[in-house]
Amino acid sequence: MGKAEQTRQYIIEKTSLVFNRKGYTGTSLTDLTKATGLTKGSIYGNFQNKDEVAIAVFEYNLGLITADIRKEVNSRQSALDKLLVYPRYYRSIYKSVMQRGGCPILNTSVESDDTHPVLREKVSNAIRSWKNNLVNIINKGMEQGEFATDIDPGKYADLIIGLVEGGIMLSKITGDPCFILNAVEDVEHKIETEIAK
Amino acid sequence: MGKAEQTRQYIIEKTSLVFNRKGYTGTSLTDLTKATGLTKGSIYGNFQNKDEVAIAVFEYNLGLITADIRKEVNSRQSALDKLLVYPRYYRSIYKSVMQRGGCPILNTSVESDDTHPVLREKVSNAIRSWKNNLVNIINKGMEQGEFATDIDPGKYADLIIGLVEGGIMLSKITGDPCFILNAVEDVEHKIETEIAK
DNA sequence: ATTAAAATATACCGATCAGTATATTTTATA
DNA sequence: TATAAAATATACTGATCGGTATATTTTAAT
Repeated sequence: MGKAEQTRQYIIEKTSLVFNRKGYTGTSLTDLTKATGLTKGSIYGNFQNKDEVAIAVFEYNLGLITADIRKEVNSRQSALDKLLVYPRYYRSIYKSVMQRGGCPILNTSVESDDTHPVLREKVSNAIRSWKNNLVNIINKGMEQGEFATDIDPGKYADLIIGLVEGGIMLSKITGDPCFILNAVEDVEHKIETEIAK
Repeated sequence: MGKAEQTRQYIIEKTSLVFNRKGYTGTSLTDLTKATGLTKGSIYGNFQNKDEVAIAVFEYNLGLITADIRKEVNSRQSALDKLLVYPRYYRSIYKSVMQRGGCPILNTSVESDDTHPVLREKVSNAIRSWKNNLVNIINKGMEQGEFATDIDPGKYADLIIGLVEGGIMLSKITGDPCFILNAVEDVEHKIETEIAK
């Protein structure tokens, strides 16, 4: 990694928190210089514009979560254990997610859906990918005889993602963990009593 | 209603859409003049600052939904029918919610949670009030012998709200109704098979 | 119809916005 | 160590930001 690529990565990491907290529109170039200790010129030497930083930061923030989950999922053998990674992962990290400004998928989604086509597409793809991962695990579990075969994998994928994101949003704004905790509990319950047979 | 109060209401109504779509930070005074056809001076003759417009608009957008729901709930007798209003209402209006920029609770929550204490408190109160309404209906249903008595009303209130909000967010960003439709279906299923006995 | 008051418009303010041209410093190579 | 190149900093641009002082218009009461 050359110096330029190093600085680029440094800017992404140092500004990822403020972008996730204040949003794309709410984060100014001055915020970026304060978060990095660098000057405007230096930031624009490594990125074409603020948009490019925001997009790179979203991908970084997204990657932090997905890399963790993928690792956990890959370390399990059974489809049941792979599926249970999701509620358990979010139960274990929701506090740090809150401190970092909430789920980047949720935050970027709400901000960009009517205003920023590029980010909207990236968020949409991230959700599609998340859903695909869940559907694939459920399908595998059905093939392997672990799961009931009369269920709709896509439906359960939608519910798992929705419960997690809804729970994060509600607990973040109210400061009350009950929403995310009840959400992940319901996800676990669904997996164990409706999906697994 | 005097002329001033009339204009104030006119400004709120005409700017409610752009605020819900572009957010508080993303909406400029110029946006407000364009949406109303009024000038800056006129807007500032009716509001102290942009903040005051944003807060009034949030309360307006929130009121549009809550008034509808309250009316529907009040028109039903049984606790079961009152509870079923929520999934059915959101199934019937999700398209227009999307066109109007999504759920104002969700949008305002995500934007304000780390940046705008006044709006954060208002959103938090709206969610608390929503939860209270659900809990009260469930408690009433338990007292009246309509519902199972070994359930946790707060837990189900959390799940209902989380499923609705999560579903709206996912369907809004992806453009795919499946998320909100599966969410409200699950809410209905929960009410009919876990809450009602 | 006159007039006082209220509402709205005009024209401006300083501050901050994203972005850039250029100067300086740092880095890597010879 | 000298030098070219790359990275960073300085200093600035025009545009837009939220907000305001004041002029004009509209409204309502006499």
